[in-house]
Amino acid sequence: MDNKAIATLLYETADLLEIDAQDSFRIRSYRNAAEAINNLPQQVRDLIHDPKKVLAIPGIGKGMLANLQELFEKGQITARAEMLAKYKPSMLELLKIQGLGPKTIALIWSSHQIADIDGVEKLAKEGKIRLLPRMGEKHETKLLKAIEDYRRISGRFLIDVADEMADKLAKHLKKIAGIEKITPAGSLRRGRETVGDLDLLVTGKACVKEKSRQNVMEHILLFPELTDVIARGDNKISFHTRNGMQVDVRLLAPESFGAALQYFTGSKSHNIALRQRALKMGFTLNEYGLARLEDEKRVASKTEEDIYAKLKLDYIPPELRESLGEIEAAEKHTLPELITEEDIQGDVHMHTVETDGKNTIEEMAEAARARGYKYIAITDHSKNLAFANGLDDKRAVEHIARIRAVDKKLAGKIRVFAGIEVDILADGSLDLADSVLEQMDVVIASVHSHFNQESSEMTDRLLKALENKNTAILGHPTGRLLLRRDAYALNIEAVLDAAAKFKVAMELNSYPDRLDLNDRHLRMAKERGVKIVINTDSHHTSHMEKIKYGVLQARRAWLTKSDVLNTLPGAGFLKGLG
DNA sequence: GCCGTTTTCGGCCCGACTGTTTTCAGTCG
Repeated sequence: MDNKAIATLLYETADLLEIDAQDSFRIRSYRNAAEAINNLPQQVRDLIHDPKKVLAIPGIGKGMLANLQELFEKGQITARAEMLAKYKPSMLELLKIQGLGPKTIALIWSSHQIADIDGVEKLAKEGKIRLLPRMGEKHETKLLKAIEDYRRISGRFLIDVADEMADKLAKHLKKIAGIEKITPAGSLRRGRETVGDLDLLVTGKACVKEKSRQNVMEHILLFPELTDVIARGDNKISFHTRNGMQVDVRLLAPESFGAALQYFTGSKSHNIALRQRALKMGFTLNEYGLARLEDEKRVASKTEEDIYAKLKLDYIPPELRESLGEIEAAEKHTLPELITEEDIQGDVHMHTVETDGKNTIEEMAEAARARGYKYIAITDHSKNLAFANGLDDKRAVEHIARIRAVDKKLAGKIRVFAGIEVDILADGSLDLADSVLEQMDVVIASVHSHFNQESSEMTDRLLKALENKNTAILGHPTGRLLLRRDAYALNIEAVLDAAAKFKVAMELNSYPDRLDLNDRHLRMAKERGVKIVINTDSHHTSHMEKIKYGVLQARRAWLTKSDVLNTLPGAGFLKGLG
């Protein structure tokens, strides 16, 4: 049982305890423990035999330790088992219905012994929900719509989809006079790999007076992507867009913009920690500002920087706000100087028309130069990827010559390195001859087939590929496709250890459905001194801008410029590859 | 259930919006 599975069990236990109306602080402690385990670099199963180490995890005490021990010994947690005897597992899914919370689920269960979506839908259609205490006709209608929405909407979106929606909405809002700033908050601003709903904060003169706020609201209703309004208040409007995304727009007076930005950027656990710190220092923090407890006088609210400064903390970049040690580091002035997009000197994973790309070598080079890059590497596919028209030994050598010719032609403008994204075959051997790979500047080895191998087999396969002296970079190391396909089974620790040993860099593939390695794995790589290369895997010149999503993940992993090889100039980069 | 620079007991983050209410509970973020 891995950490993710344990965390899921604990989250579910918390949900069930909540339906059972148990002590809210006990419930919170289950969620805190789940989160702590989710973020743990080591596996709990490797620590469980040493209770001291488990107790050292913040948020895990004697009670939770006992739960974990029971889980590993008997395969269950008593609190959870008791709840499941009393209630139904299908209630966990009911909780995902918007507007349906633990109290209502408990109410429906106690009155009708119904606990699944189909059953609740039937009750609503029969007009039986409105008869329950505190319910009514509107509740019933909303519930039916929420069930319909839930079935239609998958829930999360790739970061670029959310980013582009935020851009569109910002452009729409900029047409109104008196709007000064439009800023995405929430998980998009923190750079989470996927986004649930979009939070947009809007400020300016138009957001101060009641009348003009209403005008802004009216204008939002004209947003072409908007399909239906979920809720509309004085300062906030929530709606769905055509692709099913929920968008929350908040109108804020300029003097509290910083506080609101801080608040709505989250994460929740970061904010809780920050508010606890505020209380200890004699302040109270909410979305309107930081105020003194004794006389409620506001001491900071205009900018996030003011708020962190008043709390005696260095400014914490949004990507770090996950309650993973950033507050302690900000207190001690030891926050890392995070890598930025400007630090990236070149992109060394991209494809051309020779295989499955859409542009030529020269077009890719020109687009890279326009971005200000000093170098790129052309890394087309190898023959195992037949559907992509992958290169065999002969074509690969010919392709090198073409790349060298373009490099020569563009001398002084940009360097074009000859590379390959060579397939790692099922047995760990590489898809092209060593004599061909030796001629390449940049050899990325990637898995594109046989994803279903056992963890041990996959790990051995990757270790063998890392051992090949020509392998410089392991491409999209876990093979996941966000919202579509999980990572293949592998022992990531063993792979990273081997990468450190053989001095092979790990790719951070910036393509929004990959973002592979992820933030946690990147941090593990950094701990082992494994270098990272941030690439886009572009198949079109327009894909190069996706590098920003890779940089966001790198920042979430606390990476600095020196952790990333392609922040070096061309010669230094090649030398760093080894 | 966790935790401790006042504490091993008694705290534990905060406000908006909705629908059903005549003062508030439930849900959400």
